[in-house]
Amino acid sequence: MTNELNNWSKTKIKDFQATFLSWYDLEKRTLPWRENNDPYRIWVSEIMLQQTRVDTVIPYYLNFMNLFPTIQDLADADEDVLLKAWEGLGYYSRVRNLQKAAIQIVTEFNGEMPKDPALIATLKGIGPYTTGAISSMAFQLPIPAVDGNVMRVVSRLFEISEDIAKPASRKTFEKIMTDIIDPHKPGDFNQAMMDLGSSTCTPTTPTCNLCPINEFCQSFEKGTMLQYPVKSKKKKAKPVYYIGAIIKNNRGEFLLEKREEKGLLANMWTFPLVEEEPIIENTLLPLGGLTSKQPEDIEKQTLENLTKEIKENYQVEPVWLKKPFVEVKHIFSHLKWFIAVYFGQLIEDNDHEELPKNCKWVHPSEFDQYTFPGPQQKMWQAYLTKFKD
DNA sequence: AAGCCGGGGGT
DNA sequence: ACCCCAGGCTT
Repeated sequence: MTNELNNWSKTKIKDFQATFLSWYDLEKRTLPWRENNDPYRIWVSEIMLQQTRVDTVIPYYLNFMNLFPTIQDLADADEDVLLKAWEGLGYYSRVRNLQKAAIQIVTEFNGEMPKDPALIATLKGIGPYTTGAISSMAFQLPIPAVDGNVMRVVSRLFEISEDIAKPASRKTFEKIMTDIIDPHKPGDFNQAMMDLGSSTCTPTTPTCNLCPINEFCQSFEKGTMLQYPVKSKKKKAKPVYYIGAIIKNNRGEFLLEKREEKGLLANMWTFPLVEEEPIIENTLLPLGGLTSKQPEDIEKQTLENLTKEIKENYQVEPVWLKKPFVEVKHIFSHLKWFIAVYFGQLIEDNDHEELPKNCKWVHPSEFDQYTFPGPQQKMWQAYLTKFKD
C-alpha cells in the first residue's frame, strides 16, 4: 500500500469501486469500440485516441474499421491507402506502427492479439498505456492504463503533487491505480476513469458537485481541485518560415512534392516549400507580418530567390505573381510554420523533363488520391478562394 | 530525460 | 495565446 493510500482501508477501496462502477454502468458513453471486447477493435481505437479527442476519432474509426475489418486486412493494406485513411488525424507514425504491429501479429502470433501483457508491449506503437488498455478491456486483466485523464483524476483524489509532465511520474500513478483498480472489472474501471476525466473531472472547470466519487476525493474535501494536477510548462513552438510555390502548367496541373519518408509529415504531399530566413534589418519576424508592406527591394529580392530556387530544384521557370497572395500559418505541437504563398504559371511546355523523382504534375481532380497535411490543405483552400477555379 | 511527432477544440 | 487531449519512439 502506498503512502497516498494510508487512510484507505480495504473496505473503503471496495466501497469506492462499487460507487464508481455503478456510476459508469449508468452513465458510460456509447462508443463504437465499446460494442464488444474484440482486441483488434479496442487496439485501433486506443491508437487513434492517443492525444486525440473522442469526437474527432469516431468518424475516422468507423471508416478505418470499414476499410480494414481484420488484422490481416490491416497487415495487407497498401501504405498510401492507409495513410489516406489517417489524413487529418495527425501523428502519422501511429498508423505506420499500427501496420507494423499487424504484420508482427500475423507472423509471430498466428494473426491474433496475444493475451500476455508482456507480449502486447512488444508490438510497435504500443507503450505502457495501450498495453494496460488492451489487457484490461479485451482480456479483463487488472492492469492500469495511465493517461492524462487518470493522472488528473488520481492527482486530485489523493492530492499528488508530482509533475505529470515528467515521464518518471507515471510510475507513481500506476502504483496507486494498481491498488485501487477493481480486479473483477478492470476494463470498466479504467474506462470509468476516462469518462470521468472527460465529463466531470476536467482540467480547468471540474464540476465536482456532480462527481460520483467526490466523497472520496481529498482535493474536493479541501477545495484544492484547481491546484492539481501539477504540470510544468512546455516550451513554445518555434517559428519556421517558408515560401510556398503553387505552380500550374498549361494543362491545368499543379506541381506536387512527396516529403521524405522520415521526419515531420513523412511521405505526405505538398506544393514545393522553400525555407527562408526572415531576417529583415536584423529582426526575426514572421513573413506574414512583412509581406503586405515590405520594401520594394526586399520584395524583388525574395522573388529572385524564389525563381532561382525553383529553377534549380524543379527545372521550371514559371511566370510569378509578384507578391504572395496569402500567408498561411500552421501550428504544430513544437513548430509554428509561416508560409508566404506565391503563384506561378508555366507558359511554355517545358515541364516534362528533369522533374525530381519525388515530384509530380497532378490535376486537382486527382488530389483526393494524395495525402495532404494541414498546411497543404490550407494553401489549396486559399488558392481556390482567391482564384475561383 | 528531453525532444520529436499533428491537429482540433476549449477557455 | 495558451492549454488540453484514451502517448510512444528516438536520441
